[in-house]
Amino acid sequence: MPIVMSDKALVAMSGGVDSSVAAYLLCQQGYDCVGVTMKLFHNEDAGVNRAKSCCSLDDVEDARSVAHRLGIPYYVFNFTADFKEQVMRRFVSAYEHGLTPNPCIDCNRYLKFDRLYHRAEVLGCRYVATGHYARIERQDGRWLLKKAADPGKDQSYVLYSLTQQQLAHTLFPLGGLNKEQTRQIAAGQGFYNADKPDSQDICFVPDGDYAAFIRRFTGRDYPEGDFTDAQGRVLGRHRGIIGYTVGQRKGLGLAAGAPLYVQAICPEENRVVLGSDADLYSCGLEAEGFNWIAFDCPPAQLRARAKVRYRQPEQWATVYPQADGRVRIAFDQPQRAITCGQAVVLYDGDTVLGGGVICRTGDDWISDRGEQV
RNA sequence: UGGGAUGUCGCCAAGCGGUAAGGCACCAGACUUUGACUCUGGCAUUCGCAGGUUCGAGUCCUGCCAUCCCAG
Repeated sequence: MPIVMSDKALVAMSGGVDSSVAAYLLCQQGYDCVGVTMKLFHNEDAGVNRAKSCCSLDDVEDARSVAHRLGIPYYVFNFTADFKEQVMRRFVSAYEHGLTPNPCIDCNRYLKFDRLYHRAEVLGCRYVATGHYARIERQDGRWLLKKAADPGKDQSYVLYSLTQQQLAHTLFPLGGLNKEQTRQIAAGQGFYNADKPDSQDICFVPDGDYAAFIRRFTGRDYPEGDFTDAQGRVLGRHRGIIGYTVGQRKGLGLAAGAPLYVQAICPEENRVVLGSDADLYSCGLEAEGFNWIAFDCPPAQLRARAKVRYRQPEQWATVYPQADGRVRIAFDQPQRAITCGQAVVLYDGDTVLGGGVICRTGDDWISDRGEQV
């Protein structure tokens, strides 16, 4: 697509290498860039100071420094209220309901590609750009979301919620690069965040203790309860339902002959069901809030490859879109620990077909034709 | 109180005179822009206690203690 000099892009700059290089590349390509850092939370709220988190004060300074170097305007937007409502609260609520959320996806959906979009419009920017590793292509009048060139860094999974409208106004300058190239560009430009370690963990829970975060956030007490097996026999005591997720092994504190894993979480009974690794596998799932990117109206049935968590090789499955907008998926091979609250994203080769949130798992309810039995 | 059995890491558990396996749990690190999973490393100078036999004892002997089972 030809680049018009007047094209103005709002670049979300976290202070890390990726978004810094993204900003640099867009400047090189002739975009009229505006650098922006979203202030998403107060470090005190996260209970830990900066270190590895994004959006800390230090990170703001890093971003500001890069923007200054590029000679582009730079602003900090205070999105703490929205982040608290749209990301933190959803995160907490999910755990309270026995689900396992992916806050990065919510942050993309509600903050970067919604809240930030509106700000971009106000500032007269045609595009919002981020340092995500993914690609956007136009094909037959449709915007397609595709995997990054670097399969090891591909982030298309966390972007499945993007609509045609959003894709039309989004730029991912790093989509064709691998991480090494990004760092080299950063080093070549003298960005001193060139060697900054990749971010990891949940940004607002930098110490990894998300259960402690939830307790702090809500001020609630999450009472102890029973660990049971699938038959309901009591195996021990759990320390509050929010501390567990399906498939989890560590932290149960129970010594059986073989390792035990969380099988299911029953919030209404304040019970956590445990089982063996083999008990974790199933073929079916149902997803809600599905967003189709590759087509307006999906076919009645399709074959695709699907991911059930961020870092998972895609798995072949048959997909059955439902009349109510939900989508049922039957995998060819049993998948380990399909978890409610996590996202399932469908691929056709490098193209993201769409994705949604898993709301039901197990394979005893789904027939060969995707019908409920 | 008789009869029997057992006491080895937080839990389970090898060991049958030659210088403490393993599993689970736990801890640390790696991996990872979600939670998990996974991987790597660590984890009993000591075998209920006290004596004794022996070149050498968790392993044999004696006593004590504790627990469990069966009797009545």
